[in-house]
Amino acid sequence: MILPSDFYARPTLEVARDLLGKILRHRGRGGAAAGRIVEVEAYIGEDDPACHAAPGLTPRNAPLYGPPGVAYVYLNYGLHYLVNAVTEEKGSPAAVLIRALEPVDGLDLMRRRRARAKWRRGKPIPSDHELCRGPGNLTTALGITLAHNELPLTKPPLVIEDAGSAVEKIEWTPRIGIRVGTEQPWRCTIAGHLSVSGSRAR
DNA sequence: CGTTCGATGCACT
DNA sequence: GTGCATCGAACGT
Repeated sequence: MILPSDFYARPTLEVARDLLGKILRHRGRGGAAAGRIVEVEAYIGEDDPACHAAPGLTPRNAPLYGPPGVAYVYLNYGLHYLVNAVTEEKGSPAAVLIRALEPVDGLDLMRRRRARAKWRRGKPIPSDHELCRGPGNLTTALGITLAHNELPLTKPPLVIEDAGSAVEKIEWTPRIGIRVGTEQPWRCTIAGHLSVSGSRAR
């Protein structure tokens, strides 16, 4: 079942927690690929210094101010696309960054896309649990680009589904990869999952 | 183990 | 011109 837009029209920390265990699915050229969400981060409002809404409304961050249940995709470091789900009501800028997935469908397609990525051409193909480990890696594996910015997550080609998957143990920690706003424990993970990013044994 | 750093595009000041 | 919500290799302990 595809999550309705109501799901996203709630406090961002609740949406973040409830997104764990859900399925992010993309049907595009070359086929379908999907993964189970195991790591997310919340970015909440203009008062959150790490949120893209911190400078106020700009053309780039406009999707954050729009209706909930929409994808906010942007290019980071000139290399990686990052995908967020917009939350809360229209006019209240907040979103959940999807940071890692456990691959579920389309593993071959994911391997091909990861191998094709220009910054790692000629490198070994990642193992299964590394295919969607990290926010830049998962968009590469699913084929998500700037073209998906502002698309509703409630209808194909890009959707989030409830597969009835139970989540083992949820853990809240500070957000990573940012230089401000690290005091908030707004990173939510399935504790110990192999596909969660950050330092850990491979 | 840990830290550093290059590749790369674009929004923003 | 500066600074990123990154990745992964290359180095130092």
